Amino acid sequence: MASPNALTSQSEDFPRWYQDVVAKAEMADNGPVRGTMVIRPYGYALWERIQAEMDARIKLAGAQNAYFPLFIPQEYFAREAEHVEGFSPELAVVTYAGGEELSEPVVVRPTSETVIGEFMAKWIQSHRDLPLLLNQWANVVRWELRPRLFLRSSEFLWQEGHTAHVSYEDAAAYAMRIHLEVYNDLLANVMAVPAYVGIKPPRERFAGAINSLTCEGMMRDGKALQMTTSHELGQNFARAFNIVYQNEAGQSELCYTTSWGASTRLVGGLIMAHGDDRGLVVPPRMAPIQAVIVAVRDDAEVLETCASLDAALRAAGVATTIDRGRGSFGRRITDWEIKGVPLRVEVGPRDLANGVVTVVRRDDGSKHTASLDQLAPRALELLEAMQQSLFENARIRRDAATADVTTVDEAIEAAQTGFARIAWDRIGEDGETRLNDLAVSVRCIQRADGTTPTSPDEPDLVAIVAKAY
RNA sequence: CGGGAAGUAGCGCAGCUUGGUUAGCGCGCCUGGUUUGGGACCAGGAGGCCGCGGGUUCAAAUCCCGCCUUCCCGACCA
Repeated sequence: MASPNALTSQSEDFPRWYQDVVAKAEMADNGPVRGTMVIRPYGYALWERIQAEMDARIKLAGAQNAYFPLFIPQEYFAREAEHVEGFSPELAVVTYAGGEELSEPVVVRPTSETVIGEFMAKWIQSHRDLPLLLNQWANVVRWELRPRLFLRSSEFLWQEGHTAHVSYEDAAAYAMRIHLEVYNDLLANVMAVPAYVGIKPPRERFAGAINSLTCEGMMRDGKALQMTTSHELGQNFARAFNIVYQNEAGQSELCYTTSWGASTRLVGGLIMAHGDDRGLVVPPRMAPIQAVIVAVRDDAEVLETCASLDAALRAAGVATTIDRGRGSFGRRITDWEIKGVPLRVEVGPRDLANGVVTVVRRDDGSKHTASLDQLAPRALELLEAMQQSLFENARIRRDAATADVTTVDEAIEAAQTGFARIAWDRIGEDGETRLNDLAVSVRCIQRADGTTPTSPDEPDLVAIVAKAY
């Protein structure tokens, strides 16, 4: 009775499994130019859910959306030394346009600190103009040598926030607020990803930042994925772009700026954080389709019941779709499982004879019976239970795959299958180099209680060490 | 960008070593019928610049050169 596998199993070949899921769940295709990505409707719907949840949180944090140009004068990048050094290897530069060689080449934005800095300088005059809290939804280009759908593409979609503040403390507090209230909240409560939160070790910082905050998720193969980053830029960009304000005493002062971003990589993280051998598993709060109503047979009475159940679920706020009974039952539900739809409501003659339907949870395969008039409340319960359970199980997996160790060698050993937690001061520059030589890195540094420190120099910090995507 | 592997129908592959009819197979797709509670079956059918460009040859999917793309492993990154 066992059906042939639709997908390569995770244990057999995890990268292959990932590609199979992306293709068979109809999420994305490779574009014609190396490293580019075509996002298909189902993949884009997942991104739109992330956007909607993220945008609401960003606005709650007080930032406003704006839009800056795709093309940036190359000269802007030269103004901040570390920034230009960090980004030049992956820049796409337009040198020829309008039928002729350009006198000054323009860069296709890999990130927008520079243009936005230029305009912040123009818009900010007084301390009364601060803080200036901006965000933009945009595409960016970073020429990638080793692309992978969603995880690393030469063009990707993201949001990038850019803010300016009167003081270091204000800027640092805002970066922390975004890190926790926007990013980690979205990861935990919507995407059901229990991230390790913390700061990047100095060598992993964003080019031009004085401190980078990160949320690191654990994928089901035990590797880490940096899911979001928030940067304290100090006065580096304010100095390069002359972002100054007059304080209450009438003196000119440099602003402190921040930037923070999250990209379509999150869709890849979602796939790898929850997916199983049957395909994607989408947390209910993330799901473009939360319940699929499957007509076991293509027959009038069944279809009529499907339509009324669909109406009832929609009225209760559940996103639904109906699978009319064409094609074999097994094939149809396999396809819905690959797409990770949280609930499957099976409607067949046997159910109708008893006045019930069968509801199946995607995450654990458990089957439940609901009477026809109680489906909506039952579905809401099951969706909520699944949401909680996905987070809880991911947390258990993460904790089980995180080893407490005391030496760099043990950390390297643990990183072969999962994460290692080790005192930050036990690593040192040489230790970090040894890790890096073996494709292992310090993913983040946190306090002993798991909270995010303000600097890598705080005492008694611990490092989370792993291999990463 | 360095090392390895591979590009033949939408997907997965055979054919290439030893050049020679009309380039095959499975899945998927289309039509009709029977089906439908875990990837259904029968019959009929459509679909190919054999990755691209050049070369060798009477003749190239097959041999040679260049390029592009994909996958794996490294260095870089959201």
